Amino acid sequence: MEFEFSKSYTPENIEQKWYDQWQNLHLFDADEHSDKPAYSILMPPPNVTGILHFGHVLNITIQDMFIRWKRMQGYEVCWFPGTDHAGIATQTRVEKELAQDKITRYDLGREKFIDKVWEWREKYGEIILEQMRKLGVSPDWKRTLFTMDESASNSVRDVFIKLFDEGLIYKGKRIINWSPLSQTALSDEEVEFREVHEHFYTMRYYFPNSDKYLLVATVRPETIYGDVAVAVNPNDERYKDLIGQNVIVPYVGREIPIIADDYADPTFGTGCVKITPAHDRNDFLVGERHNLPQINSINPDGTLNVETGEFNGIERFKARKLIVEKLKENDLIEKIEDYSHNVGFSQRGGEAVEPYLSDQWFVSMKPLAEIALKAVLDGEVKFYPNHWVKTFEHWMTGIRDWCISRQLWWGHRIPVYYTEDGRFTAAKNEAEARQKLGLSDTVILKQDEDVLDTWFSSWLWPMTTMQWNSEEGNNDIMRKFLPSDLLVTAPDIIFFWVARMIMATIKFDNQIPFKDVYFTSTIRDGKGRKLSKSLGNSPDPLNIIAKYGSDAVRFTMLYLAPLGQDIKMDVDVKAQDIPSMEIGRNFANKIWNASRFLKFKFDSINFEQVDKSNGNNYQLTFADKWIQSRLNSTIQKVNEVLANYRLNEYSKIIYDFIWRDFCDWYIEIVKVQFADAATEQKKYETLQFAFSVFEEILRIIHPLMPFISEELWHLLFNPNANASISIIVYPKSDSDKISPEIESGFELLQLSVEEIRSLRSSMNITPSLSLPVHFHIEQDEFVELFNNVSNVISVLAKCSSLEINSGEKPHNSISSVVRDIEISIILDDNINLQGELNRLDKEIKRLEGNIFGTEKKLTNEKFLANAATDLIEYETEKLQNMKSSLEKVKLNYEKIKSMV
RNA sequence: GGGCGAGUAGCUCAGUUGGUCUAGAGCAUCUGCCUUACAAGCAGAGGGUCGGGGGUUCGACUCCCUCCUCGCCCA
Repeated sequence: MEFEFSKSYTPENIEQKWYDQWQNLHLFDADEHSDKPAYSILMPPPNVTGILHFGHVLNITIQDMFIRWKRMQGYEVCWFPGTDHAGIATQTRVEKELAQDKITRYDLGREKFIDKVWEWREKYGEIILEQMRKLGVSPDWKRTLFTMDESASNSVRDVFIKLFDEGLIYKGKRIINWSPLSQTALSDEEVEFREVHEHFYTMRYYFPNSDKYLLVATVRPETIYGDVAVAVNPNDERYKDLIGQNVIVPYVGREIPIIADDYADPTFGTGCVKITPAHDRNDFLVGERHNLPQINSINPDGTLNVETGEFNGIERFKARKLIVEKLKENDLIEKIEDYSHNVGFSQRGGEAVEPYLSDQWFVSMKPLAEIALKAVLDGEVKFYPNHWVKTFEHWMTGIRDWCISRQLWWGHRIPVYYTEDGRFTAAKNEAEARQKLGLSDTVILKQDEDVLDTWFSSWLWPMTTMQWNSEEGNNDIMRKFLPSDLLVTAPDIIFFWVARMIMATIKFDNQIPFKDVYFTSTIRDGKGRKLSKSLGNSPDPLNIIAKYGSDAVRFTMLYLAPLGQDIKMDVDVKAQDIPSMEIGRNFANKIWNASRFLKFKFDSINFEQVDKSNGNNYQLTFADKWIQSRLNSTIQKVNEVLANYRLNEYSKIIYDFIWRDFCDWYIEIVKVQFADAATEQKKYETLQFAFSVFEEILRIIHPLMPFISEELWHLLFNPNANASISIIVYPKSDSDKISPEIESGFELLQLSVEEIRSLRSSMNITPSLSLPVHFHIEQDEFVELFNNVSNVISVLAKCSSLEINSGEKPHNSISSVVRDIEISIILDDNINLQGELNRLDKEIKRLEGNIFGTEKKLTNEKFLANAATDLIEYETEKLQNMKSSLEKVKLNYEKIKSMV
């Protein structure tokens, strides 16, 4: 079969072809009834509104790598994909679309609006999963789950009912985080705190019928309409006598009491704090303690309400300015100072969150947190990097109840039914509710209007992806794949999601959801800023993939991603470029060309003179044994680092092995061996061995570089299109083939070649000129070694002749000593004597310095007493070596000096 | 204010229990090569004393203390 072997690797045509083929062959389908050991990963569900960003790229690459690695290792592998319904984001998206036709969701009504959202999601909801396919990922797509699917929705409902019945879900009037833009409650985790520079207003609260006043400071003067008291600390001598008296809220005119409460901090501001229970979490608690009224002065959309009279309908920040003006006009402001503090902003809408008093549903987190924390502290669930355990523990021990109700339409509607007289219960349907409440069929019930937080469905992901039915308990899928083996996710959703999945799975299925959690790096631009849509500093990954190839992107991401640290990459949004992707592209090209070399050489063989069946007599050369040893130590290391999640070491190990060992050294030597081969049969056998090494290389890289490895494997080894490298066995290390002796002998060969090249370069010898070289070697075993590889050295180091221990060293030569082996290059022309002297002088100084240091060590009795015997032996040998080398260099120096 | 992480060549980072490291790689720089797999390449070179200070040790980039700088999370 003839293949087009382009000069450089062109991924475009290859990637789609193989992806389609993998799909057609159903290579990624998992079987829960298989006898093979299971390995599974839950894909963190992206939003249906999402588009691929670099966080996904890294995340998905890592997951796919483990999935492919384990699949090749013979596990029954299942990667569960899906998307979540992203309540606020999706609803907002559809509302925006409707707004173009000047329609609001209220115009449509709840049911029709939800139909619209479903339409939207049918059309756009799987875009991100489509995009992921460009990365070559291998999940079991037929198991794709959407959090609003019927099975998942039933689980969400049942779990709510169960927790309600247990008393772990309750309804309460609380201060929650309100998003005026989306007009819904948010959980604490959906709020981001940022420092803002505002002002601190000190206002005068006059005593009735008096010109005396109390100074009270606030950053939110617009909330004065909600003031119901002023609190002072009971131990604050300044105000002790005033407790129980009334003051007048400035401009508002209402009389409110002065109360004593520890919440007032005497050292902060004036020591007096106004209490607005409907607009501040702490004030709310103060209000409860003192039985104060709760006056709400703000509308759900963030404007002030009727309570504020003339400011009714004015947006809160605008109202603040107007109210301050009024206060000033009436001389009610003592002073205004600059003030910086943290304000919460909605993660979705970006607007300042309003602490808002409303009826919401909460989950009691304490009992759930305890079991989840235990699982992590006991090491049942392991975190990589481990330091996240501390962050986790910190959050879990200080956890607050989770506000799960959202004033939205898109999502799982809260399964609570109310009677007209206000009784309620959670149930699957009205009939069940009636039964639970002991009502007759004729009683009219109303379902709660709110929906649940999206995370209330995501926390069931480990079970819902496996088609859990809470009534039936574990099914075959769960028995096979739960707990899953690995979760790969960004650390910023450790509380949102990771913690809650652990809680839910232990709570409802009595087991952990996953054994290992790998937290990925955050990806930043060259200035260290997080890549984000709002900053506009991220190129579209699809453009980058198109430009460099999927394998190159996958490789580069991993290569740049150290465990537990952020990735910094130079990005060019305008040109839609990330220049560092060249690392992966060049590497892919290197691999491509290595195989191109093998193929060309192979094609040059005259097969008429080859007996293909007679390949077992081939005697491995020194270099063959070396690459075999290197290959097996590489395989060993790769399997080890992957098992320990040292991912970027994996990329570095394969990079160094392929580029440095295989291409730079081994292929160059294969050229020599090939040229030296006496017969076509020998050529064939030489190459066969090189091919066998290369085939293992392809398997080693396949988890990270699926496309190029598949393509080359087919081009070189298996033309059957229905075969795939992705389901053949991953290399196992054969420790018998690892030989430290051969590797260190080869290192000597490398050092010698490099020394000759370096000497030539320092003499400005043109590369095309070959020169005679003499070696002077004292150790017999090295003499044998160098005799054996002299031809290789000759070619690699451009020696016109190479003699070992052949009498006197010629006069017109320059020399160098490597590990006590003296190498001389014989020059025709005059030598740059002064340059040579300088070089040798430098070498003498270096050796003397090292000898001094080592001698000091070896004459130190405490060192001899404490250091390992291996080390002492090593140092002693090194010292002898260096001393002997020094003598030789000194002799050379003297000789050159006498010539000057 | 509390917690976590980081500070090693111009840049991005390796350096696993202290000793084969008077420190490595890639990119960038400089020099020379279109050597029939690869110029997305090959060969060679320069460049850091490991944030500052102190301590433990025969020996510290590696352990301890302290200070400085930066990032993230929480309050």
